[in-house]
Amino acid sequence: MEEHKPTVFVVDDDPAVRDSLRWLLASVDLDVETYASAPEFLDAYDPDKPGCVLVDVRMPGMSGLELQEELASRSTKLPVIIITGHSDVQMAVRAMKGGAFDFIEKPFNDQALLDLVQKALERNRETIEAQVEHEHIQRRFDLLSPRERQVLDLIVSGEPNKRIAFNLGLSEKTVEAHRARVMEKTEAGSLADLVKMVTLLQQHSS
Amino acid sequence: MEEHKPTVFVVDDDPAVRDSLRWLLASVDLDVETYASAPEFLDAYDPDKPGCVLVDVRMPGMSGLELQEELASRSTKLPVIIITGHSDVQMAVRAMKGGAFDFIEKPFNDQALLDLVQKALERNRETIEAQVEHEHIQRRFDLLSPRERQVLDLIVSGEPNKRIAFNLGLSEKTVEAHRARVMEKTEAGSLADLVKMVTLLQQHSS
DNA sequence: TGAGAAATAGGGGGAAACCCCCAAAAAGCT
DNA sequence: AGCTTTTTGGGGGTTTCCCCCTATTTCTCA
Repeated sequence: MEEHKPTVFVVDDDPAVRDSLRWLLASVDLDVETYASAPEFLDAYDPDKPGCVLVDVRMPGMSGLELQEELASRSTKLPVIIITGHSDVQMAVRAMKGGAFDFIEKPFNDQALLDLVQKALERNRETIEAQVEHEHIQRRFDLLSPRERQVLDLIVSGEPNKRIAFNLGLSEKTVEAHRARVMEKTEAGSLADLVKMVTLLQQHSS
Repeated sequence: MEEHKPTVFVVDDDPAVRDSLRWLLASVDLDVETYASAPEFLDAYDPDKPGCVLVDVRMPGMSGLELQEELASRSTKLPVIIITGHSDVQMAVRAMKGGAFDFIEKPFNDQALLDLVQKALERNRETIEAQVEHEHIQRRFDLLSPRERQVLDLIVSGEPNKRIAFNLGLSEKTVEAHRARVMEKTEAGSLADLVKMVTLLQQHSS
């Protein structure tokens, strides 16, 4: 069972900042979890939880940037808002290039931060929605046997059964059987469906 | 005929900066064009020319940010490198969100800038390559008549001719004729091909 | 070692798609 | 008005696909 209520994960080594952010976010009825360091958060985080991250760039040990890059490498779709105390253009650019959702300077306007968090949560909802659809399809394609995968590739590349059979050194009948099983396992209602699902999967695999 | 040699478009109101950048870029055998203001560049720029833009954020009239946003709205695929004299995180974030290729602070290391320019030009090459492929396909789909487009939509959504005919109030024979013309005009070698081309076009239309 | 799945292959038949031919009404464009 | 394109429809045949059934060999896993 997945959670539906999003959580704002606050990561900052300064207890005063954590408390103040917790209070601010809770004031608009948001769930908040605070962590004193990036590794502490990474340890506790369940990848299925929706939400967004609010993290300070400058922290002892792992910086906010490194946390953001670590989350990205784990293909976590959690939007990361990075907060900085001192103007550092280099860091801002690096963070944005690394896919950070935003990069804001202290002191920030409370309402502006809340708006930003809402946008991040909205983005996260959309991402998760797409992800769920993607996983449903992937799960069905995972059911395919190696041979069925080979046949699938040739089907999607537009080959007729006759040439698929020749290509794989099989009889047309066998290809027909594989093809039928591919359509059944992937729950494709038509060839067009099948091709669309495959291209969708290819998009997010690269 | 398209140009193959890329050009670096330098946009800066300071003649000394223009000259120094021109000299630097020319020293590695790059073509350079300089402009004293954003509108001046926009006026002179031919959208088919490959290259990248080097622009200062702070200029009288139109800023580097505005230039970058204007280029983006024209669906110009020219990578924009924005140069700033003073640290401004807000601007850096806005630029990166707006799709700037990079945002660097003065004074910059000459070699670092040259490397950056080369990366931007490489990105531009890739973008143009994809764009050209896309346009070739688009041009073929533009040949379709309204009726053929309707039939195409239903084909791609997986409907068999029988239901397409019923759906559009036509005989199966007519649908067959339209379908054949769709395959011919789009130069699709198979249904799989057709679906792939349509999904590719849909990707870049949204 | 035995059950089940995967891979192989066939028969037969029906549905769908694809291929050529044709033709005529309707709409658009000089 | 005359020409072109579009849209419409058909005849007839070939190819491909899809679905029912059976059957053997191989492989894996419990």
